[in-house]
Amino acid sequence: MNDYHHGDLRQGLLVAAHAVLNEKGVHGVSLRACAAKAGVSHAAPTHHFKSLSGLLTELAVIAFKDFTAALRLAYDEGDAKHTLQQRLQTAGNAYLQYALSEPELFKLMFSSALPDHSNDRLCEVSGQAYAELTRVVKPLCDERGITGKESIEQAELLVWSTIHGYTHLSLKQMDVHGVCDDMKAGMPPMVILGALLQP
Amino acid sequence: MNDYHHGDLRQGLLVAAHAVLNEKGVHGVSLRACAAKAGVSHAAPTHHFKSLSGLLTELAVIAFKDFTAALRLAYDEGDAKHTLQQRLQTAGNAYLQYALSEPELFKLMFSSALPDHSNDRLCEVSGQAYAELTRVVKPLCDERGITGKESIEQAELLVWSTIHGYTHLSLKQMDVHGVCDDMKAGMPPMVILGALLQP
DNA sequence: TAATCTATCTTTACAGTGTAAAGATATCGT
DNA sequence: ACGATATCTTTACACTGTAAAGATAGATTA
Repeated sequence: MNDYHHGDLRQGLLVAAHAVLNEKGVHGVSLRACAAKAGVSHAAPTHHFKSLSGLLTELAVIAFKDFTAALRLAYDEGDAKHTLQQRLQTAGNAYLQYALSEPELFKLMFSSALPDHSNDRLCEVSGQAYAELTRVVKPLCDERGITGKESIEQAELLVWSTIHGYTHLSLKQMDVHGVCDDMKAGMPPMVILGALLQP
Repeated sequence: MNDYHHGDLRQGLLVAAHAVLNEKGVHGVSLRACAAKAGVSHAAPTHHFKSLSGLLTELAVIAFKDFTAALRLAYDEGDAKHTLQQRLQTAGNAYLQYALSEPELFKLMFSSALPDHSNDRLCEVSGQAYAELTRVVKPLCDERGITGKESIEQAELLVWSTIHGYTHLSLKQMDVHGVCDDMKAGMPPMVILGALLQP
């Protein structure tokens, strides 16, 4: 006698997908492996997710929410006793730390192919993560006398680029050379970049 | 009567792989599709490349060489008549422009899964691209009074992170929303970031 | 020149993948 | 109690990478 009702297979598949992702990596995750891990037949996921992309998109949505929460927590912790620049550095470190604690999930979130990045909900939650990371940029621009909507948006873009780019590089280093000591130290002080790029 | 000798199938497969990459995207490239495009049976590539990963690794190696050449050209063009900071901005623009001109190839180069990033030759050519991009950083550090090997290396890392991160973001925007007007303008002026991060 | 050797490609085969269609089962509502 | 519906399974098919064995063309050698 087979169990025809799992209880909450949708959630079970998401948990299984997360596990398979961590075991086999972003490229090794398959719909059938997720189904097997959840203890159901290979075709069962179809009834809860339209496709593999659908399952991974949903997993990415959940991950972005966690990610945003982690960024928010780090931002709210060091409140008034730090300078705005220090808080930006802290935000960058939180970004990096999340990626290092959930490397495969992070790679999935920013994978170019697997999840559907045109999905509305995914766009929304990734936008929220972006907003959370760049939350300190606006006041920092005010402080430095940078005005104009366009300049502020460019500042946000560049801040995100720097932090995300460094995180991307760290993950690649981790893949090739294993865990490195430099990573526990967090991001390099971005003030160095400031010295290099100051007008 | 079948042709049992292609002439230069190795090169033919690399050309075919590039074509398939541009047609189907990074995730859509398959060994069998490359073989079909090259006009040979699906198992022929095995004798020239150990696997799909081997073929794509070789393609990435070639791409990195082109990439490095493009960066070097841009660097050598604007020589003495620009400030070091302007030359850094130029290098960043060249980085972005290559990615926008060969988006799928660029994505392949930095794809976490498909090519073998522990491959010695791939490590070497990607290292050369990195060195070319950050070539201006050392003299810029001298100019700004940044000394110490570690600080200079951190500066290089942060510069690469900013430029690569912005490029990554632009490609994602291109995937989701199509070609955008902002891209032809190149990178935002990194001096904005300097104003934000100055000590 | 003729035979053999070697490199190159094809054919065949197998395990794995996503996904669609149809069938089986269990729970829910009436 | 019984039919409706949601949920899962079975079956099927067209793909994928890759290994093994067979066929062919060109090169080498006697």
